[in-house]
Amino acid sequence: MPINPKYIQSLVAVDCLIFGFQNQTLKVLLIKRKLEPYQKEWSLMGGFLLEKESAEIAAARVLKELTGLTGVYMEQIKTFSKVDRDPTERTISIVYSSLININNFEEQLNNDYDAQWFNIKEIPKLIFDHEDMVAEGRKFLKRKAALQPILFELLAEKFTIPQIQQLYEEVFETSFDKRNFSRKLLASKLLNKLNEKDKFGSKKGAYYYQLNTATNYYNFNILLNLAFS
Amino acid sequence: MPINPKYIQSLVAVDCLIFGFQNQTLKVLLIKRKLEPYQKEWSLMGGFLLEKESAEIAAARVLKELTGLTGVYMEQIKTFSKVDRDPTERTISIVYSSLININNFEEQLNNDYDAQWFNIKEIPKLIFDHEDMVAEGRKFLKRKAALQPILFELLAEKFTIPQIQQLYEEVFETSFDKRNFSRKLLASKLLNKLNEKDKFGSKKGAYYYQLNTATNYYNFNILLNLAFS
DNA sequence: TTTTTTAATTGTCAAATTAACACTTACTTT
DNA sequence: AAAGTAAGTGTTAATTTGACAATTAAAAAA
Repeated sequence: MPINPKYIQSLVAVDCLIFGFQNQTLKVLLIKRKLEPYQKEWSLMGGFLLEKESAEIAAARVLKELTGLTGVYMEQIKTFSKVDRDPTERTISIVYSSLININNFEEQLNNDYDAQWFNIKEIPKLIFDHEDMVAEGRKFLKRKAALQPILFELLAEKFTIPQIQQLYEEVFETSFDKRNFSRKLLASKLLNKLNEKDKFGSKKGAYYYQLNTATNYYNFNILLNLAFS
Repeated sequence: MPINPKYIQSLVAVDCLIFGFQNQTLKVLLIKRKLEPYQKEWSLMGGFLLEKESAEIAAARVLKELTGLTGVYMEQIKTFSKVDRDPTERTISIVYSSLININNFEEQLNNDYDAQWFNIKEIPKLIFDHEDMVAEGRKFLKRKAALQPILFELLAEKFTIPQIQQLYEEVFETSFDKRNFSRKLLASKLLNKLNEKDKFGSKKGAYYYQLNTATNYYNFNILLNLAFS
């Protein structure tokens, strides 16, 4: 089929919304542009599709370039296509979200980029429609986390119940009764208790748990009531 | 920013996944291509982005062209970008799903297209990756319908409880106890009972209900357990 | 008119889940 | 040895669920 000239040819970008969790805070990884236009402004890490790339592949490439990470959790969030979203060029952008464990991989951050973790509640002004992207990503996280155990991607392999609770409280922007929270979490049969304690958080120490990958999380449903609040 | 030639310029399409409900069956609207290549094969109704269109606008345009409808429920589902998904041309496609009331608008169908409603369980072979699109749309419908009262978009303004139940059973591919179903549905306070019966379905007749748009469906959560089964 | 037929409507109860609530424990620091 | 701190745990009432079947309204048939 010949290309009808009235149909646009567009650049296709992917932008990566990378979530992390550190110091009891949900964080997003942003980079500072080094080139004009919009030099020194913050944005999500992105890139354009190459000839033989699907968006999934491109997003994985961009993520790897910035963080060195491969094989991490990544999901398509939404595509942004407003005509003037990029004032310099007609571009549509497909946003992917990744959940990574900050602690393991912070060293691998590519220093070619001025990358920095921002608390989700202290996101600076971003270029284009990237703030909308962050907002969509947060909604996605709430919806998904209420019904599937994805937040564990943000934690180290060993984690404590209080840590998970803080993470959930960050994501859902609320607080939970710790007795009810741990009861519900443990009821999922998804966690294995280890015979080892984390002594960083308290004097008493909190037992470590591990995700039980054997269990299928068929009946994982934490906090449904909050998924769409 | 000058366009770096290694970055692709792609055609950007939208495809519309249009759901309807008739004769107790969930249906999808497909069209038969009139042009080569893939002449006479079935596909979703789609179109390319024009110069001054966002994907949302383009999808609304495509929907209107086929069905005559404007202002109907429409939501972005997913973007498809496999390199060879369209063998003739590099194209990415953003899929939107609409829920429409078949009965009201069937006459408005544009006959320039060979459009036909197919039972969701009897979808023919489709071009490109359109079968994947339908599959994604079904998943979306399950997830969303479990937590938000969107399925009413598929029904006429007045509807009966048995009708809604059949619709939910179609969407979730299962059956429900009618006592429990109506109890849960009515508990949402989302329905107003009318003083009028539908006599088509049975001798006794079933009372009509209307959606109570005033109520905010904060606590609508039918069938959670099935949302991800 | 009476009887039959068909689908709509409605209720109960036991079991499971939730939400609300506070004390004890383990360990470190003073 | 005492004080301090966060982890861990249990109970109860209220609500929600899931499983189950009899009654009702109207049309159709006898």
